[in-house]
Amino acid sequence: MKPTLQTVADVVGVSRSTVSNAYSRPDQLSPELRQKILDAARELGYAGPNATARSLRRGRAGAIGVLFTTTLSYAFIDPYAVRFLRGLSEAAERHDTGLLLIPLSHDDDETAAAKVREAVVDGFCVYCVPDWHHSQTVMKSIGRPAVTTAFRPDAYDFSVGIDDRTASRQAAAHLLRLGHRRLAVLAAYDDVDGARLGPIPAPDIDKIEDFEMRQRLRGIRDAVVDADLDWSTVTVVNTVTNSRAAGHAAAAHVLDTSPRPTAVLGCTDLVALGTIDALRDRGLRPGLDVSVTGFDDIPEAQTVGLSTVRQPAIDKGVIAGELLLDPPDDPGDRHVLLPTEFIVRTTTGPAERS
Amino acid sequence: MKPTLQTVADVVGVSRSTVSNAYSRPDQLSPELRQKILDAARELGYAGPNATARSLRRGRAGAIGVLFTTTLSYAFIDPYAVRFLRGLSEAAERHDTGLLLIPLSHDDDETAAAKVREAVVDGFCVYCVPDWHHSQTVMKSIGRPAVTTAFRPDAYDFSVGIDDRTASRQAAAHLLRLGHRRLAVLAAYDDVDGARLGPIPAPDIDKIEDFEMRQRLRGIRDAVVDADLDWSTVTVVNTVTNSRAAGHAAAAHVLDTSPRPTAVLGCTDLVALGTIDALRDRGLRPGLDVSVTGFDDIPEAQTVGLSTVRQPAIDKGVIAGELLLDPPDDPGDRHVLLPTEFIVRTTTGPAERS
DNA sequence: TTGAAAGCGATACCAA
DNA sequence: TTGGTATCGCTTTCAA
Repeated sequence: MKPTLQTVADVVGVSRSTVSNAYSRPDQLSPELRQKILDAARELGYAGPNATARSLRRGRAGAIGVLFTTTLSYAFIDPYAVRFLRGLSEAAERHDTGLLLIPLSHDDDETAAAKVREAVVDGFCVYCVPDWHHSQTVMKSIGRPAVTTAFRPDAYDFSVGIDDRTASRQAAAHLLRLGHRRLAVLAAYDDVDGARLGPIPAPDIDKIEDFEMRQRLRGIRDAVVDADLDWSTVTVVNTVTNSRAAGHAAAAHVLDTSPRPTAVLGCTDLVALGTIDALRDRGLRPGLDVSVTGFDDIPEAQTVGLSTVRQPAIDKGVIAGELLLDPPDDPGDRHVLLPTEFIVRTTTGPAERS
Repeated sequence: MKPTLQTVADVVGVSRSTVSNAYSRPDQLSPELRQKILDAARELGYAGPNATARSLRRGRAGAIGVLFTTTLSYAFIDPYAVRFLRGLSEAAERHDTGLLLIPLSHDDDETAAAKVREAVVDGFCVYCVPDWHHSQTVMKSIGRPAVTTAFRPDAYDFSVGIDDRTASRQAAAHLLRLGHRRLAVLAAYDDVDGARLGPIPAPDIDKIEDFEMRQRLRGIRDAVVDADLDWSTVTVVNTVTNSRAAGHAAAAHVLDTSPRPTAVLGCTDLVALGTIDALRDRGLRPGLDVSVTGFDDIPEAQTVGLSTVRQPAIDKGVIAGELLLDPPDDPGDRHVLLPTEFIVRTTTGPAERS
């Protein structure tokens, strides 16, 4: 029989409340009594209040659930994701809260729903989950607060994001200004129908279900249209997976078509880095023979000299956490738009040279 | 007022048990009644049983706590850690269990203890926590099962690990067989006293509190002694942080001493890769001018051609999870020793050339 | 197939 | 400062 608060109370000859206070509110009883209780507890093998029971009574789980549809590996292999989580965990830590990872990869609706419903958490952070995902319906019905990592006042209680569309428009405009006219785009998303690697018909980008990817592609299109270039001349390829290797493969495909594009826009830094790998394979020099841009500004981008859109990943995490754990009074503050900046480094150059 | 099981029961005119069954044991009531209950619940905005209450009643939290003393970033920036966690999450998923991250970095004893005590979990996975850490005392007193990621029948209920000592001995023996006599070792550990970057006096390695690092260094010493080399001629430097950058810095220090070592043993792949970065800075060729070995065999090691000790990271995670969630009946199976293999690639070569 | 009653283990309020 | 009591929301025998 495992010892409980009651056990200790009986042994010491005090009430449960007093034992409880000994643990949770030391100032509510004399140090001597407290010590006596703690000693007795130790002797009985009582390890302190049961966490679950305390959660129930207090109405606080002490954790926030992080929902994502990628596998655990993918979630953490992306340096951008890691930085975001770092920010999130910083905020969580400040509020004595843990992070419960809830991977929803390859789950059917039932399973996903169960995972969300059975999560002992005070709120959710929707990290990488499309709107249509069944988990979202369930999550919303649970009535716990949820924050998502894109600017989505339309669909979530709280949200923090950047203006993906404008940011990627800037990247594209930069290349167009340099005179590039043969552009290729590498997107990375995984839709409900199982998007495949390969060219995406130009008009289809509006149907992409991944909010961020859709916006980034639209931004590129905006710039292309601004520059009086025909959007259908732009090759858009989906790498499906957001990884350097997937970017490498997709870029290989794109670079071997003729005429070769003079610039490749990566929708994430990882696929842009993969593109640079593919260039190197072919003896092509980034920024001279072919220009490359990325998105995120992960640490490796700096090492490589990748021209890219910088977004504040850690801040995004911190803010997501704070929104959830210390909600602002003013409803107007519940959705945060963070600034981005296009960083010109060495992987972009004039088109003449290409 | 949030709706509860009772609310729904009252509205439908049945008892709480029946509503509970509607959710948790559909076979216990007629489909019609179940549907009626579910409909009423939806209408009332009742989202299904409260997870915490259910946990309390069932005596199952549905999560395992992952304890580590590094920061969240470091925990996930190491590809080895990511692979381990991938395995762990695979096992967890099989048992409908989540992963609660519990970072114990820069916490005082009180805080660490509180985090452990308040974690709503069914068991703990001690990922990167030294024996002396206060959290361990608390954890053990809680009475929930714990698994650690080293072969430690002496100190934990369950454990899974490799023979670090023998494995690193093999790496060192390989170099010695190639004729290397001026060796440097890069360790990466963070002791209670705050180990600093810099040379470690030779006899001190037995005092290192990080179990794995201690064993790896001992293994190297074993090989050195076997080869009739004086252990005190070997320079051991601690990078403190296990990262490529820290390895880079420490290696720079080591490579700029004269006479320069002809071989550098990295105690992890990350610091070994950092060493290769440092070699490149100096125009030195790995495997020709200076030999380098690593430990872990992370994916990047293969790309770079690093000679290293391969250990089954994912399997380690899977087994850790299974030990916790589906404990073997036979006590003899509670501690698992996994095989390792020394992989010779291109970063090691004969000493003559150095 | 359904319901009544007894907890799971703790906390919080209020009274002493 | 300490104790009594109600309650957090659900599951689970057991009986009807």
